[in-house]
Amino acid sequence: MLLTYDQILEQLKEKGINLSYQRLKVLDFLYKNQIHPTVEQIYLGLVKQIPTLSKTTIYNTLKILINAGLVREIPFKGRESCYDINLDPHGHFCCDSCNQIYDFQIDVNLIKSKDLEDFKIRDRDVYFKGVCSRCLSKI
Amino acid sequence: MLLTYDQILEQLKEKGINLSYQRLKVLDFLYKNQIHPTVEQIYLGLVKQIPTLSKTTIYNTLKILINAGLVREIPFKGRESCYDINLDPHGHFCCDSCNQIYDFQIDVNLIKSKDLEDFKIRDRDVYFKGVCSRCLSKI
DNA sequence: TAATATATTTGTAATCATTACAAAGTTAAA
DNA sequence: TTTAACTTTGTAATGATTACAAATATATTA
Repeated sequence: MLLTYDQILEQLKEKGINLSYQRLKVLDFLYKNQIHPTVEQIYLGLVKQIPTLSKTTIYNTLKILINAGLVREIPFKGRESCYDINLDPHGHFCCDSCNQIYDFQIDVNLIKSKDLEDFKIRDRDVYFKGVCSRCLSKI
Repeated sequence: MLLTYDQILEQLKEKGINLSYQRLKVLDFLYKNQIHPTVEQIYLGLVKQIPTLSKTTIYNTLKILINAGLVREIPFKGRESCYDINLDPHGHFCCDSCNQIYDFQIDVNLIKSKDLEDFKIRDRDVYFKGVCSRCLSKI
């Protein structure tokens, strides 16, 4: 379910979301830099091309993309939120040491609990913390 | 692994953590009100007994208890953090409508991913969002 | 017990990511 | 071309949390 760029554009069109130059560039950045960038990183990555760019625009664009269901926010506690255009169900791991966020494959839809039988579940987030293999091997 | 009150006190003693009157009252409140209270709720619940109580003290106490591994922070995005003295592995569900947080039974230790084989996992958090059964039935 | 050191609490101020807002700029429609 | 609708931008506000230092309480030592 990792959409191609064209599929993303198509979905936005379907939902009646206009893509201004700035919005297109933000989308582009997310698509080409699938490293869970922060608003700051997106800003720094684009401000050379768009010198007038404002962070408010990035926040605004991200909100639109999130509401359209095309981007997911990763709000690890104690750090800026990161943004993920990969909508495959998966978990996120944040390394205590290098602070990097890793995707890990897991089908969150398989997580069932009797306690939620009569609940309507909209979002399933799995956040792990610890030390990544790279940092472990450095010790 | 839901500790009794005495077991909690014992663990704190073992770890050399003093329990002042304020800290004891915060611990008490968490133990008696297992509703995932916020700092605000803890404050309002205790300020009548301890008129000089400061929120800083509550934050400070919670940090101590978290570091001692006796309390868990539940940082749902877009709302104050909640605090949970129930250390049984379980997930948390936040209702979009009534904003209440529900525990649900799930053994988070069973969530395995090949991608994390060489990672050291310290914390496993499962956060679901949606609408709870009570709010669904109100519609 | 008194004196001293240590720990804790408290209130205020600072922090910082995010949001609110309104003016300026852009694009589309009539 | 005029008007309306949308988008961007910069600044100011927000609000939970943290930093900090003075005040208070507790423990230790002589």
